[in-house]
Amino acid sequence: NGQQWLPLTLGERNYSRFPSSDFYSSLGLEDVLSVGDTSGAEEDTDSAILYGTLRGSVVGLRYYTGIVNNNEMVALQREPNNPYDKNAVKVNNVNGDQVGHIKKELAAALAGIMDNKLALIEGVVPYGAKNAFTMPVQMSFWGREENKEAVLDQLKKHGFKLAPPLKEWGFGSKWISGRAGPSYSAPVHAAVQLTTEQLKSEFDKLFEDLKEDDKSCEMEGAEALGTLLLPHQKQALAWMVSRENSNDLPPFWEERNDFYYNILTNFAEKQQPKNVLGGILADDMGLGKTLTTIALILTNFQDGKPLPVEKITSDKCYEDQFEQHIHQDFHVNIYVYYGSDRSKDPSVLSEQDIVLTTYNILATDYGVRGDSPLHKVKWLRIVLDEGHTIRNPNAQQTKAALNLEGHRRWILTGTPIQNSVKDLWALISFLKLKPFTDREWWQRTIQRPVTMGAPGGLGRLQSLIRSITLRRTKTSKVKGKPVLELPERKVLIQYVTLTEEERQIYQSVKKEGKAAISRFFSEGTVLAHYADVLGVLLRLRQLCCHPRLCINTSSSNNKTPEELRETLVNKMKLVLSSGSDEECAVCLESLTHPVITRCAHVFCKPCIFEVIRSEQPNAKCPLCRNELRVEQLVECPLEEEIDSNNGKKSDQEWISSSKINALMHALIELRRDNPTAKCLVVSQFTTFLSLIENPLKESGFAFTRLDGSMAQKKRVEAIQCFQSSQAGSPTVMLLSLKAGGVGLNLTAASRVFLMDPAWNPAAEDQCFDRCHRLGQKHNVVITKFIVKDSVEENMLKIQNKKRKLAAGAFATKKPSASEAKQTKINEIKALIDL
DNA sequence: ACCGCCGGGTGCC
DNA sequence: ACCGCCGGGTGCC
Repeated sequence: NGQQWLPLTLGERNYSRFPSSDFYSSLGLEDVLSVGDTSGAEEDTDSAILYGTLRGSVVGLRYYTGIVNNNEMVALQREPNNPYDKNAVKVNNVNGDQVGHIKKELAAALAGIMDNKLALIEGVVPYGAKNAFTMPVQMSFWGREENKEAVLDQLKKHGFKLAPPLKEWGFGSKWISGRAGPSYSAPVHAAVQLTTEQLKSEFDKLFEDLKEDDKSCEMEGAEALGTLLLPHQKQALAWMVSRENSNDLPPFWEERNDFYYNILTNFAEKQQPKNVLGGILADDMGLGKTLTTIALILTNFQDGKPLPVEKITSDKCYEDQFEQHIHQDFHVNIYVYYGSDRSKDPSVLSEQDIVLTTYNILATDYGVRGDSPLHKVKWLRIVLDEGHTIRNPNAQQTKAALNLEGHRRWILTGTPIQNSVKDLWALISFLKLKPFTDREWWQRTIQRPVTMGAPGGLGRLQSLIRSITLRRTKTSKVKGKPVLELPERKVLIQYVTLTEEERQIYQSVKKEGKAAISRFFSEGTVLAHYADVLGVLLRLRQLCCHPRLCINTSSSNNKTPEELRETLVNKMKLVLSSGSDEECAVCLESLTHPVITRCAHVFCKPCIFEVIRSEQPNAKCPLCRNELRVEQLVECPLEEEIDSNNGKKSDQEWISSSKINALMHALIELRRDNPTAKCLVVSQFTTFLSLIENPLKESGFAFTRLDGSMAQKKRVEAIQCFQSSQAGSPTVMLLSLKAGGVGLNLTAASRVFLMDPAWNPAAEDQCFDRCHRLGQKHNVVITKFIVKDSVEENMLKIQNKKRKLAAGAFATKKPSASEAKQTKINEIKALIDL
């Protein structure tokens, strides 16, 4: 359509390259040994205390353009390469413009403190407005308790001494102008920290009482949408459109006699700061965020006008909207970008109305070389679907998303705050909301005041969130009526008893595994052998499903390099093909380009390279502290190979298993009672799904299949086919647990058979929500098959513990390394009955 | 006077 | 900078 600007939509959705398992992440391994901290720069600022304050001077003002108001916050930045003084410390204003330097005698004292990260030094300029050559700066020193002495010593060596903390000091702007002058009278304990419970309940209030305010207007979607919106979706649309077209000031800015003031930092500028022409749509899963966003794109495409296209056929389908529409005949240009095509002229992307891609493609494309076509286009609109996945600011994905260019920026997420205020920063930063894009200002103006319980801290956070976020839960009401009225959902546990023969195999493998694991325990090397432990547990889980799933992996003694390599590749395949979302323990995101270490731990290639680079020459595995060498890393073979290796070994005669029998019994009974009822048969093991195909055929079930290895076209076909209500359409879908991402809509199903429990209960819940969501007409019954007296039963127990933990764990501090380790060890013990 | 004092030149790191 | 510091000019009362 010759549009110059385009929306870009990002999401995990159905493109996830690697089907996955939650091994490490679900066991919480990422918390162990402080992994994920490769940069070393991610100071744990939440536990910082205020050492004291010091008055100093900023000099050289006349050489720089940056200006500062009274009581304005400034940033201190080391400048080790300054040709005149290696101790130089720059002073920048909130905008990042240099204001001057710290006077050299003081800089000499600060340099060591800053370089060794002994303390965070924050400045406020009490009288900044009219200074021509120098200005005073009040500095606060923050750091961990154990560094306090070192900092005081270092200062003393240079003849400086900290004054006791001033009340309100750390939060900057509260400093009253007028000649109050610092009062040194009242040393303050770092303000009282809120308890977890307090913090949680305060956060919950964030989204409460969204009264009938501006967020309750409704707006019809453009005709091209071809689908009617529900009332709450019309509200969301109206809100989104008004945000995109608004000329309001961003939160915390005021206009004061021809200047725009930021009331948190006291920064002022002549030019009106840009508001975010976007925000966070944080509705609960299943309320139709994606549909609403499509409506936004079509209705408010550019310059407040709809996209000039012909009507889109309506099929009342709330999910996979983008994908489904791709295959329909209408005139929105949608392009699915699969990445890696560097030669591609960005103009190919520019010619589209909508480009769809995934975080992994975005990150890989961006990470390898800086010339991804995605980053050469100025986008009209950027939408991050499942936007909470960018919460780790160090991850490639986050950086790649942040650096996309485009003014209207949206985040769609059902869980805007997963753990703590910290999570929010990545989101806010993506939105490019001034001045929070810079971590320091977020930290000083929002995060610290909140976590330290400063008066007004939560209020700030609330007004920030409210001004950029719309959130409704499933129980929210629109005009007195619940937003969603979902049919009932029941979860049944169906215990399965193994046959004598199956039990024998199970017990022998268990005995062997248990012996190995207890040896690891007595040697204290459980974590070093983590891959082996997981291997044992995996084999047991597989044996609960079907004896044939259990591939024999010989134990690893005295191998040739070739054999070793093969073993590693097999292990990695094991991990990657076991059906869920493996995460990299460094970036805590989905694996971008998996490689396996000699010690059999799997990471993103760029992540582990960075670890090795930064820890040279003696890099250690973040998970087990074994030696790491680049040349020993083994890359993952392509996904196709994984699957073909895994799936088609069925020359052998087919045999059933207790679990398959139980499933078939239930399916046949269900068909007898209700021949048109549709169901999902879910497993983490795609090989298991393949084995189930056999009896389905024999018993005359029409079925379809969806797993992570399928090409995009085939997936869409499978979904459409299953969702169809035509006579003869499949009544069973074989589904791999994590196939498809949260957007997947399988509301045709009203029964779910979960063949094997997942480590992470959230993964199961997400899977259930694929049919128990908007559009579901029937009550949903979920059956979990659990083998009696097995690792599966133990997994259930751990799941329950995790559920309880998750319910009360909001905003808790990460457990310490040793606590996490202990939890993990206990879990392993519980799983294998030790 | 190898001082003090004066007043002009000058100025971040 | 209406400062401090530098270094040249200068020198009883």
